[in-house]
Amino acid sequence: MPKADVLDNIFDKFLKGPTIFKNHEVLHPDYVPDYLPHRDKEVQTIGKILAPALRGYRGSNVFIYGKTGTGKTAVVRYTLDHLIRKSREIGAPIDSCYINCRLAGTDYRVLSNLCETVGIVVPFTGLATGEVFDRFRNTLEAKKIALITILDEIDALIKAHGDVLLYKLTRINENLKGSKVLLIGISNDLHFKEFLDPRVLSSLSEEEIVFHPYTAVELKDILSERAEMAFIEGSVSEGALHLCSALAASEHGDARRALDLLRVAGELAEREGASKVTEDHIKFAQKKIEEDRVAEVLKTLPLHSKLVLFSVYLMAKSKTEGVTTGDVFEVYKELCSRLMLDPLTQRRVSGLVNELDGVGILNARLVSLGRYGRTKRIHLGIPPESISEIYTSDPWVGQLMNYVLKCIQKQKK
DNA sequence: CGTCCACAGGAATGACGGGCGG
DNA sequence: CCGCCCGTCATTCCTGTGGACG
Repeated sequence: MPKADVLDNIFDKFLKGPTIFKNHEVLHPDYVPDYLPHRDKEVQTIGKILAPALRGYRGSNVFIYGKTGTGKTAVVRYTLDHLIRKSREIGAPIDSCYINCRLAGTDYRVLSNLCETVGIVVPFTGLATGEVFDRFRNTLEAKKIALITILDEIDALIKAHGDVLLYKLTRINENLKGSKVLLIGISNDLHFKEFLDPRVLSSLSEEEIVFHPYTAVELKDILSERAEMAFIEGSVSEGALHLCSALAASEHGDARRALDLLRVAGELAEREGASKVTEDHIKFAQKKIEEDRVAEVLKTLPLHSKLVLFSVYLMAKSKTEGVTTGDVFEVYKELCSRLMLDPLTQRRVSGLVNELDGVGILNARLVSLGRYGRTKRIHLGIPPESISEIYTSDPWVGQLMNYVLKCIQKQKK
C-alpha cells in the first residue's frame, strides 16, 4: 500500500473515529471561563476595590499573593473584563492593561507595553527608560482616563531588576491631574514583600488579597465544570475526575496542574481510541507530564551538571545507601580526566548538586557523620532509566558516556 | 568533654558574553 | 555601531559546624 494511503487511513480514522473532545480549548491554561467556582469572594473583593473607578475615583492599589494555579490571574482578568464592559455601557473612561512581567523581562519592555495600551509606539530599544516613562505619563495625562494596570508575576521582575520602575509607577499619580493609574500586582511568591522598598510596599498594598490553594473538593468542582464543556457527555468517568483532583490537591492545590492532567489524559485516551477517560489515563498522564518535565530539564542541563548527575548515577548502581559529596567529586574528576575536560572545583560541584536537588533530579540531604565529618547524602531523584535521556538529547555527551562506561567495565574484568 | 573530620556555604573576585544606551 | 555595564558561571579563600571518637 502506498504511503499516502496509510496516512489517509490515519487521518480518516482520526476524523471519523469516536472523538471525546467537544471543545479542547477550555482546558488550556489561559482560558478564562464564564464562572469561577469557589472564587466568588475574591471576585467580589476585587470588584469592590475597582468599582470606584467607574465613578472617576481612583480606588486602591491591590496586591495579590498566591501560589501557582490558585486562580489569581483568572480572577483578576474576569473581574476586569466585567468592569470594562460596564464602563463601556455607562461611558466611563477606563482602560486596562495586562502585562506579564516575567515574559516582558525588563523594565523597558514593561513600559513599552504600557505605552502601547495608551496608543503610542516606542522603538524596541534606543531610548532611556526615563524618557519612555515620561512619554507614557504625558500621553496618559492627555487622554484623561483611569488606567488599571495588572502586573502579573511581578516578583520575577523585581528580583531580576529591582523595584525602581515599581516605585515610579506607584508615585505617578502625584504628577497626574486628568488621569490616574491603578495598580494590581500579582505575585506567586509569598515572601515577596521582603524584596520591596517599604514606601513601594505601603503604596502598592493598600489592599491585599491572599489566594489560598484549592482543596480537593473545590478542585473537583472546577474540573467537573470544565470537563462538561471540554468533553462529550459521559466520556469522563467519575473516578477519573476524583483522582485528578486528589492528585492536584496533594500538590499545593494547583488548578492549572489539575486541568493539565485532565487535558493530557484526554489526549491519551483519544489517541488510543478509547471512548472514555479513565483513572488509568489520569495516572498515565501524571507519569507523562513528569517524564516530559524531567526530559526537558535533562536536555537543557549544562555539560558539567550532566557529568555530576552521571557520577551519581554510576555510583547509585553499587552503593544503594548514601553517596557523599566527596564520593561524587572523586568520580566526577575521574570522568573529567577520561574525557579530557578540566574539572570544576569541589565548591562548584557542591553547588551543582544543590541546583540538581532544587529541580528534583537529585535528593541531597545534609547529614553529620560525627567524627567523619559533615556532608550531603545524595540519591537519584528520578528513575535511573531516565538518565538515558542524556544520551539521546546530546549525542556528543552520549558517545563520551558510552566510552567511559566501556572503560569502567574493562577495568572491572 | 574537647577534638577534629569533611564538608557546607558565604563573600569577594574574575572571565565572558550579550544586550542596553548613547 | 561600539563601549560599557550587567548577569552568569566559576574560582579562591574563608569561616562554620554536628556529632562520633578518644
